[in-house]
Amino acid sequence: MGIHERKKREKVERKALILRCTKELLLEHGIDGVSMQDIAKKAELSKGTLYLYFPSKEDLYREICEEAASRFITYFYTQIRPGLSALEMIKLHWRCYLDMFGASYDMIIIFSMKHYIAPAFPFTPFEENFKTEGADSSRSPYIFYTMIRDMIQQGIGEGTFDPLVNAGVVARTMLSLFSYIVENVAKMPEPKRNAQIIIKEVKHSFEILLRGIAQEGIDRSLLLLPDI
Amino acid sequence: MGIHERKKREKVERKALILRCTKELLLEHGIDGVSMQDIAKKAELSKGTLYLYFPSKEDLYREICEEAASRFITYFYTQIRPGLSALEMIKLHWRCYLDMFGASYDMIIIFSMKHYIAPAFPFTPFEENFKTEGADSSRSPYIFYTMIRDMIQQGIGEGTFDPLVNAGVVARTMLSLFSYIVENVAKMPEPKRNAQIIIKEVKHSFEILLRGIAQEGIDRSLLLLPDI
Amino acid sequence: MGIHERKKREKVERKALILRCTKELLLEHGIDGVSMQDIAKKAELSKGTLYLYFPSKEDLYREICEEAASRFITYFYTQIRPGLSALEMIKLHWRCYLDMFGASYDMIIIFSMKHYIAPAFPFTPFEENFKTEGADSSRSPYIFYTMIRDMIQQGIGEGTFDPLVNAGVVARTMLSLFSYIVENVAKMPEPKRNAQIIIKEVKHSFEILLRGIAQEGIDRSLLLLPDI
Amino acid sequence: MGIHERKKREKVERKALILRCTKELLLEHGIDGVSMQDIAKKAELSKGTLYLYFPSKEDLYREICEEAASRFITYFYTQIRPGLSALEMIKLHWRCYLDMFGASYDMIIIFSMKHYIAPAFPFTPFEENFKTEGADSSRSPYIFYTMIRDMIQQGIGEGTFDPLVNAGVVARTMLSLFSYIVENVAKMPEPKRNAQIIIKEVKHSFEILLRGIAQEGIDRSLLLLPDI
DNA sequence: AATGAATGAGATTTCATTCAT
DNA sequence: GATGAATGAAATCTCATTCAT
Repeated sequence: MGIHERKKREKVERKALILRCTKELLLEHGIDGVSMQDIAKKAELSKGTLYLYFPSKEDLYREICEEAASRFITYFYTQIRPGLSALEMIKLHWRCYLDMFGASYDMIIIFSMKHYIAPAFPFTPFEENFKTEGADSSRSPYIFYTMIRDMIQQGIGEGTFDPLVNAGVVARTMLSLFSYIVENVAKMPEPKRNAQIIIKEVKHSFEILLRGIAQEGIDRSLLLLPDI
Repeated sequence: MGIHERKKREKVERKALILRCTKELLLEHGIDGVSMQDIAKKAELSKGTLYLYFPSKEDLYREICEEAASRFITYFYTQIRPGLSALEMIKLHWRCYLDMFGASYDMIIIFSMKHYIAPAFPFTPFEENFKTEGADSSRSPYIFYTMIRDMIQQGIGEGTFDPLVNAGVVARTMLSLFSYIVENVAKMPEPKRNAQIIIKEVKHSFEILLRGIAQEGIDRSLLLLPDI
Repeated sequence: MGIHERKKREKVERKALILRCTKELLLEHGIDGVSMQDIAKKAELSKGTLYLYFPSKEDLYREICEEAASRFITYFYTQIRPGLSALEMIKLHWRCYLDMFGASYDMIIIFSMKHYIAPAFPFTPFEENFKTEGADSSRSPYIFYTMIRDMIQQGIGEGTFDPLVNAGVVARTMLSLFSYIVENVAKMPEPKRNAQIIIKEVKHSFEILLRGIAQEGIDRSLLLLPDI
Repeated sequence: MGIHERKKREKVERKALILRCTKELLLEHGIDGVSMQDIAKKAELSKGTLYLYFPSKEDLYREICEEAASRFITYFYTQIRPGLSALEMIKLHWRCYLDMFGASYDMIIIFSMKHYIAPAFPFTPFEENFKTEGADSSRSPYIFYTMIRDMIQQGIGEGTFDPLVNAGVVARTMLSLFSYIVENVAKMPEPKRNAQIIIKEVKHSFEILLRGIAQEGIDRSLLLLPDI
């Protein structure tokens, strides 16, 4: 029935509207500067309506994270071609970051709110914890984490990375570093945020990490990340 | 005058009590989960009394940071001996972290509240910003930053570190990484925190960074940090 | 749409309820003796609800003043007939005071809170000040003032009042006197207030003022104000 | 005994110190802007000590009024010479105001705080009330009031003032007017207070009052008050 | 006599959440 | 399904007054 379809579609659209408005407000005012009232106003809805779509503020925030993260992951997977080396995949990963970081501030959102949602991450160094903690292994943070960890592991296998490094530690280090930087960015007053500088800084940091885990004797010029 | 002395001492003790209780609550509930009421209750004082010792909540928090940070800095400076190489100083620095991290959770506090106090740090990549931003160059975060940056710079001069790396970026990377980890630790529910694991993880991360900035050809075993 | 109408009406009524309760409390306890809690309690609402209707206590108070003052001004303007002499207008003005003073204690409210809102009045003896001070010339105190001043000025033109008197000073004197009296009344414990006596006293004072500014030779019996 | 004398003298001096400091603070910050803490600090005493000299803040304030008022009254009585006409006495009274208003801001204090202490004054139009109300007839407000009332009454007897006016009403009118003006002055931020303008305004108002109560046919130039 | 640390009630304001319509 | 009025708990901070020393 058409009417049923339309209702369903409207519901999805309205949910997307709320998410979109919330993200904009979060970017503008930071995580502690946004109230349900603000969101309702921006979305031109009533506060009550928000609760029809999200059981609580926390859930609304969580969903923003999930949605943004899964969009990134999807994007990354569409870019992957079989037969890529670990190094190539890492560079591709970085390129995807750049694309999405340029296209939207979603990355900032994801990471700046992670604390809110999964405060203990990444310091549950044993993968098993994720599950026992009630953290769903299909949840984005875990996917991010395993994605990176597996690339590092692959690189070790290919002889690019030092077999003495622990892929889990490296993945957590990269995520920590990245998280921290975007969090700080998210907290900067908007006019000060300068994507160029931020990206350059992160790139520099990541290159240091790559050199730090590279097998001795690898040509260092191979470890440079692509520019924007 | 015994009586005067005692009063003075009691005042100092009471201030210390408030600081101690606040730190414990911060560690337990995180920076947004502690109210003046909570602090008063824990210290078995009235809310009004807190305001006798600290003009505002912000000042109370600031004092906790300053005090803990300056304690670390002082400690570090007492350990320095003239003629140490950059690498030796970095290892010493790490050893001091370990000492204080083992002795108390102050390090966690310092960094978990840094945001509260210097939110834009470390993403003001040019040192000049610190001053123009109204950030006092004598304030602890700046001292931490310059301390590390100068050690890296010295290491470049000594041929230990790659002259192509930017000492400022490295210092910011190390602080970011460390900040992030302790922030996350601070947010963990207390029973889960496991100092052993945390330290091992940070150590591993830092060693990766050190390898990443080392001059090619340096003996990698020299870049290992001391264990606890 | 009945339902929409009713909601709207209820909202207006609730706002009126809050204003009414606040006025009663102000009359009972004076401007410094009323808290938002008191108002909420009297209106049988929660504190939070008050803030749905008024953004701050100050705004609530301001609205009370504006509303009462503009009611008086409107009333006065409906009573004016073209061609009235200055003396007739002054008597009409007085009659309007009596009407409203008998009908409610609003007049008391207006003046007893004037300080809160325009503290420097009437001691900015030059009209220009009103504007430079940020005082909106459309705000009630200014309208009150100019209304009286212009009547006096008209009376000078008509030969009723002494051309040597400064209409501005006279207007300020009358307002000062009236203000002071109602302020004092507002501060009296309620059972003591005796409208009859107050009005008689003010009337007497105003008649003295009128005689004081009358042109010499005017028949003094013309300067008597109407009784209640 | 000398020691007893000294103690007594010190006590009086300390009390005077507290009163002096309080007055200065009141003039600077207004009646709602001064706390016991402020007073203690300014007097370089402890808060507890204030309570040794005054049972409550209210009493401290009351005493300031009494003291200032009685100083004025004393001064006025020293200036009176026998045989003065009512008009001469009124002019002398005004001159005394000018003297004290120039010499100190005590007048402001007296009147700006009167409300605090004797809120019903002057609207207890029957003299008897003063006594029945528990208001001590020797208390300054009453003396001020009777002083003026008696001068007016004398003037009526001398044929200067209109026998139809009620001396009590006139006295209350004058006090009301004066009170109101100084109250407003007291509330002005200090830099704006301009004694010259204030005095000119009050003088103008009082002259209107004098003309308003003068017997018809009196030479109006006799009713002008002396300039500063 | 003097201190000043401590109190505790009370002020204004915010905001996530609920629920009758 | 949508509304938005209402709630009530909680936050920070102030200040007159008390009382052990």
